[in-house]
Parts: sequence; C-alpha cells; structure tokens
Amino acid sequence: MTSSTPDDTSTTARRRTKAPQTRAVALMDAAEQLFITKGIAATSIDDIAAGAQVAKGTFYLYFPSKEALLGALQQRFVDTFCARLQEAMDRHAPGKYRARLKAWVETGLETYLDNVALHDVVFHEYRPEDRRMRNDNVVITQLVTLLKQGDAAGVWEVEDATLTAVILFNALHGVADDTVAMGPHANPVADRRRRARALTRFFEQALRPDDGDDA
Amino acid sequence: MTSSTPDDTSTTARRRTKAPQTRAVALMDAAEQLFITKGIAATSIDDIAAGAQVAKGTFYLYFPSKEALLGALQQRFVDTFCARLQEAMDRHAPGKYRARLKAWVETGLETYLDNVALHDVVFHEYRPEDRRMRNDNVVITQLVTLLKQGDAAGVWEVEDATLTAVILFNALHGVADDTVAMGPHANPVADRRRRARALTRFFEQALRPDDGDDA
Amino acid sequence: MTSSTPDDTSTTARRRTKAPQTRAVALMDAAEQLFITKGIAATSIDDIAAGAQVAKGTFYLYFPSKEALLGALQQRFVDTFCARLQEAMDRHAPGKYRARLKAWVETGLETYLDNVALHDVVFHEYRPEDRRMRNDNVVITQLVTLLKQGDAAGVWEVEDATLTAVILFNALHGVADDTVAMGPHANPVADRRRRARALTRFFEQALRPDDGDDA
Amino acid sequence: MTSSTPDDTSTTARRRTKAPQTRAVALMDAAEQLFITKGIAATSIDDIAAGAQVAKGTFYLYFPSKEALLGALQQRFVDTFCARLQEAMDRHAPGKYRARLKAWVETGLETYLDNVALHDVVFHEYRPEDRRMRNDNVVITQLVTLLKQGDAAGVWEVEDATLTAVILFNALHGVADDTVAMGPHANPVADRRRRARALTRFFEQALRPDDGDDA
DNA sequence: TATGAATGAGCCTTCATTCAT
DNA sequence: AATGAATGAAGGCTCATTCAT
Repeated sequence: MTSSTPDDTSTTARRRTKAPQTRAVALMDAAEQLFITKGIAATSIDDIAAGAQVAKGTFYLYFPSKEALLGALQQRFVDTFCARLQEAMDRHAPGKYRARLKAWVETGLETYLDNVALHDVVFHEYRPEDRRMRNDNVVITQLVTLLKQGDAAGVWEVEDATLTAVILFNALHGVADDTVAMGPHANPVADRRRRARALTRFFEQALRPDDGDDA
Repeated sequence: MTSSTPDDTSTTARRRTKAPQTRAVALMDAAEQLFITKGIAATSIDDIAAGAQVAKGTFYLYFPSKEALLGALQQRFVDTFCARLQEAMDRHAPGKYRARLKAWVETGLETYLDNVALHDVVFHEYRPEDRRMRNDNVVITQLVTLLKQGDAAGVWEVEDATLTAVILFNALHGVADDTVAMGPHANPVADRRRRARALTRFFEQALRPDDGDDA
Repeated sequence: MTSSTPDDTSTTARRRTKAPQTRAVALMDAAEQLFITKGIAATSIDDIAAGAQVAKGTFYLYFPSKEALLGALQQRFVDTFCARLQEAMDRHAPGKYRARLKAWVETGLETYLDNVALHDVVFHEYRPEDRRMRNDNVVITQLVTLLKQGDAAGVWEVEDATLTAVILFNALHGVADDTVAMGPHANPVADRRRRARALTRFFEQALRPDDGDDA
Repeated sequence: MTSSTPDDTSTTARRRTKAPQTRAVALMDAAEQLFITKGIAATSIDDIAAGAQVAKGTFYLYFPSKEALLGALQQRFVDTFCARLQEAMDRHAPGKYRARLKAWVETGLETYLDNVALHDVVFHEYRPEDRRMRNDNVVITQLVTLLKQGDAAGVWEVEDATLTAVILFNALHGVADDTVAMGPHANPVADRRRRARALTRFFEQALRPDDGDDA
C-alpha cells in the first residue's frame, strides 16, 4: 500500500515542511489503519510515524501523546458518523418525521456496520474512565432532537426523549454488534436488510402510542 | 533465607499447598479488586500476586497469563450475573411469563448497576479481539429462552427471538450505562425505579402484537 | 501563519537583525537564569531560545552547541569575578600588599557567596572533562602575581607561589561552600564577617615567615 | 578485564541466583569503571548491566535508578576514604597528635591522588542539589575530632575546629586537584612528596599559635 | 507446589541539531 | 540574519514470563 501516491507538495527535496493539517491527517490515517490491524496496544508510535512516513519525533509535533491521538480519532469518528446521518435525514423533507427516523435507523446501521472495526478499536480498547456514552453523545443528541420534533408535531409520543433515544441507539448498537459477531459469512446484504427492517419496526413500535390498557 | 520460620496462618494448614481452588479464587479476587482500583494495564502480576499473598511465580501455576485471568474474571462475572437473574425469575411460577420478564428486566438493571465498575473493567478495557457480545451471550440465551416460551404460550409474539433478545438486552445495557453516566447524584433510588419502569414498558411494547397493518 | 503582523517591539528596530552581541548576551542571560532555576540538563535549547525571544535555530547562529554556551558562561563568570577582585585590590595603593591581599580575600568571599548558585551551576554540573581548576585559573594567576610581588617586596615569603595560591584559593572556596551549606539561616552578616576574618588570619599566618625551628 | 575471576557460586547453569551483595557490588564496580571511562551521562544502564554481565532488568532489582547507584558509589567512596585515613592515623599512638595529623594529610593526599578520576566522576558530574561538602562531611568530621583532641591536649590551639578543618581539607583538595591538572607528566613521585611536605608545613603553620600581635 | 531472582524485548518520550525557506 | 518544522538517535524504565531451587 501507500504505493504510487503522488505525495509531493512542492518540487523535489526530501525533508520538507508540509501543511500541518496534512501531517496531522496523515498521522491519524496511519494510526487508524494500524489500530484496526494490530490493535492499539500493539501499535507503537514508531509504527505510526513510519506509516505516515515521518520521523518519530514528528509525531510529537502534532500530538502530545498516543492517548491524544486516540481522542482525535474518536472525535473524527463521531463527527463523520453524525454528518452521515444528518445527510441521510436531510434527504427527506423536514416534516417527514417517520421517514427521517427510518433514514436515521437504516443509515445508522449501515454506517456502523461499515465501520465496526474502527469503531471498536477507537472506543473499546484502552479507555479507563470515560463512560461509553459520553463519546457517542452527539449522535444521541441528534436523535433526541428528532424525537422531540416528532412528538411536538404529534407524529408520535415520547415521554422521556433522552431515555428513549438511549434505548433506541443502544438497540441499534446491539443489533449491529450482533451482526458483526455472526462473522463475515451469511447473506450479508439480505441479512442487513432484514435486520434493518426489524430494527425499524421495533423503533416504530416503541414510538407507537399506548393502546390504553396494559398494566 | 526466611528458611525455617514456622509461620502458620490458619490452624491446620502448614503453610503452602492450599486447595488449588482457594488459590485461584484468591488470585481472582485480588485481581478484580486491583483492576477496579487501578485499571488493568496499571496492575502488574506482581501486584496481583502480592494481593493474594503469593509469590509471583505461583500466579503462573494457576493462570497461564494475565489475559487468561481476565477471561476467568469475565466468565465469573457472567455466571454470577445469570444466576442472579435466574433466581429472580424463579421467584415467579413457571407460567407467569410477563412476571418473569419483568423480574428479568428489573433485576438485570439492578444487578448491572451494582456492578458497573467491575463490568466495565472486565469488559471494556484491553480487549484484543473478542466481540462484546460473545461474553454476554449466556445472558442473551437466557432471555431468548424466555421469549420463546412466552411465544409458544401465546403470551406474546416474537418473530426473531434472538434479534429481539439482542435488542432488549442492549436497551437494558444502554439505560444502565446512561444511568451511570449521570454520575452518583440525583435521586438514586427513585431514578432507578423510574428507569426500570420505562424499560419494562418498553419491553412490553416491543412484545405487543402488531396492530394488524404496518404503515 | 502570523504572517503580516507588524510586530515592532522597540522604536527603531524593525524586527530582526539585531546587534550580534546583543543577541548573544540575551541568549547567555536567558540561559544563565534558566540554568540556575531548572538546572542545565533540564534546560533545553528551546527554553533558552524562548527565554531570549528568538527562534530555536537562531541559537545556533551564535553558539555552536549547548556546551559552547556553557563555556561562554564560565568564561563570563570568571572574568566578572576577576574584575571584581582587581577592582577591590586597586582601591589600595600598589605597595600596600597586605591590604591588597586582605581585600582580595574579603571580596573573594563576598563575591563568591553572592553568586554561588550561578557558580555551582556553571561549574559543577555536567562536566565532560575540564578539570576544575582550569576554569578558575585566572583567579589563581591573579593571586600568584600578588603573592610574588609581596615576596619580592619582602612583605612575606613564599616559596612556591603557585602552590600557595592554590591552597589559599581553595581554602576560600571551601569556607564559602561551607557557609552556603549551612543554609540561609544564622546571622548572615555577622557570620560572613567572622568567616572572612578567620580566613584572613589564616592567610596571614600562612604567609608569616617560619619561626626558624619546626621540623 | 574481569578476566580470571572465579565467579561461580554453584556449579554449572547460566541464569542463577547469586548473593544479592555480590550482584550489587558487581553492578557498582562495572558502573564505576564505566563512569570513569566514559562519564556518567554517556554511560547507559545497558552498559552497566552488560559490564556486570546481567540483564538490564536486573539492574533495577538492585538499584531503583541510575541516580541511586551514584549515591551508593559516593557512599562507598567516602567510606573507603575515611577508613584509609583512620587506618593511617592509627598507625601512630593516640597521643601523638602531630604525627597523626601528618599521617592524615599525607595519606589524604596520597589516597585522593590515587582516586581522583573516581572522585571527580562521582562527585562533580550530574549532581544538582547536594552541596559539595555534604558528602565529604565524614572526612571533615574525622579531622575535626583530631583537631579538638589536639587542642584539648594543648598541642595546638584552634578556635573554630570546624572552620579550620574545612580550610585544611579544602587546601588538601586543591593541591590534589592542581597536581592532577598538571597532567600525567613530571616526576610523579618526587612531586607528590614535595606537595605533601608543603601541605604538611602549611597545616602546621596554620595550627601554630599566634605570635601574640595581629596587625 | 511454591518461590522469587533473573531476563530482555520493547516502548514512550526528549532534545540537540539541521536545513529549506 | 532568522525561522521553526523535521529529524532520529538514544535512554531510562516496566513487566510478563521463565526456571533453578
């Protein structure tokens, strides 16, 4: 890999000052790749620097520590994820709440599945204190907003939007994980679709107003 | 050195060669405590051995590696967790599916919340490859069984029991995490109860038969 | 970045290209301060450059290495020290040898005590090979000269002026160090005086001709 | 070097548990040698371990840090030095103060000269805070004792024994350093003798009671 | 079974120095 | 003359694991 990339900003020389952004991104990309492949712990700064074709010391010019890099990677993951969902929702008119929710679910599952490896490495290894959710929070916020809007519009009825969002998000998360856990066999496409449908139905059911009886 | 010191700790035992089980348990207990307190990475085999009042080498007599110990800890966690849930369910007659499910949910949330620290340390740090679910699987199996029984009895109707179980379990997981994320403030008792109720209702809704149509 | 900012610090100067001397001195001053505060090893070229408000690369325009800077600092220390002593001696008529010697001793002790921190940092840390004495040599030369003049004038009698100077200088050094070692307590003024007197008497005794007998 | 030392406690195998003392001493010896040869800074733990034919990790089994090793080396130096002086003094009857002092001076100079390289490396490099004297203190204490005894016996008269000791000790130190600074040329034997004599005379002069006047 | 001295690979980080601009 | 991004060698230290006793 990293083969024929035409990586030259200026003309010839070897040791050069590149746009800081470029460097940082290169470092992050390299790290991401390595983290997925070998795991965080097994990836040394040396590896990362090498992967980004920089000297080891250069790494520390852009990130104060391995941990900081991981933070940046998490941030990037969440941002990208959110953007993707937003985009998917926005393909439907603002008032089409059900459609938007469906888009959110489907794209969420899809995107998640397309990036589990990264997601897992970035969020599940090596983090002592920060509670799981904290990081995915923006995603949940996004969902909360949608739920509240739909509630206000009378499309569905949610009592505790946050709690509901948490439940739904985790359901999504779980289904995705389970899918992954099944291994890279089985009808990937059909399977995904089936699960997406089940999930959507679950969401809708969850938002469906009570029948009246129950307890 | 420390040669002929007749250091008897208990009554009968002369000094070494304790029941292997005892040793292993002592090691696990010490590790668990340390892992929670200082984190896995920061806990050395030395620490664990010291905590169990054993020589370092002895550790390797009972566990082939640090990683193996972690595995044993995970197993123990899941087993305990399951037993607790089973016990709670069994407090209700075999045919009382709704009650059993409710017990499952409530006890699950309760137990989870009572052991987050341990759960997190044991499941979220330092994972080489094992997919999240794999470990909690027994718990899910338990739920799957219940769901299928209820379905057979016509109490509710589930198409894909496993998928449903996954969803429900993750919903539970998520609510618990969210609760923890709120920090150790707020009305702990009332809060737990509120969440437990919301979760139960959620479960029931999810299991409620369709209205008939779909759109 | 920080491109077109018209950042004029002083009045006339446009920004760079200051008198080389000024730069070098600024660098030395900054280094001296930092060395005393944090120690030589803990002070990086970065720190020094920052302290002198210069870019790191600029440092190397004025000094070929950190070590060279240290050398310059040593030189400056000795020169200043000598100048101070000379000045003190010159406050007495050329022929007043005893008075000059006394001035040398007292000012030496005084000056040394006023600059121990610097002296120590500059002379005692981080020495590759230069023998202690080499650096203080000028001071000793100064004393040798005085001793010889006095000898020639018949005021006292010294066989080996150099050896005597070495002894006397080291006695001074030792008393000063001991004073410092006592910590910043005790009557500082009275104490210094007492020590200065003891030292002077010692010097005089040392230069006093033999009684005749002895061996 | 480290040639034909019969270094085997037990019989054959390679990785073996040696007497802790032995190991520590081996480490110290290796370090001492390397420090003298290449300087402290330039000597890595790796080097030391290799010199003592141990694994790097073993070093840390005996010394918590490089710095700690240096401390041990200093201690050893001072202890040895003192023992040597004491021994030399004790070759003279307890009451023979002048003889004992002379022995102290001569042996001091001799011993010092025989170990300058070590002394310098151990005391002059790399020590930020501890004041010079602190370490040689025991030696000074020894001298103080002698001075006081002689004073009590009326052999000489010292007002401030400590100050005098400091002066004398530093004079000795200085002469030794100067000798070294002359380089390894010149008549080493005759030179040493000459300097020892000068120093002794100096000491005696310094202890000789005042003539009575002062100016 | 139990011990704990010994091992040694490996990692993060620092920093003096260079050099294209 | 001045800059500061880039370099990369070097080093202290940790710790899981082994093995002679």
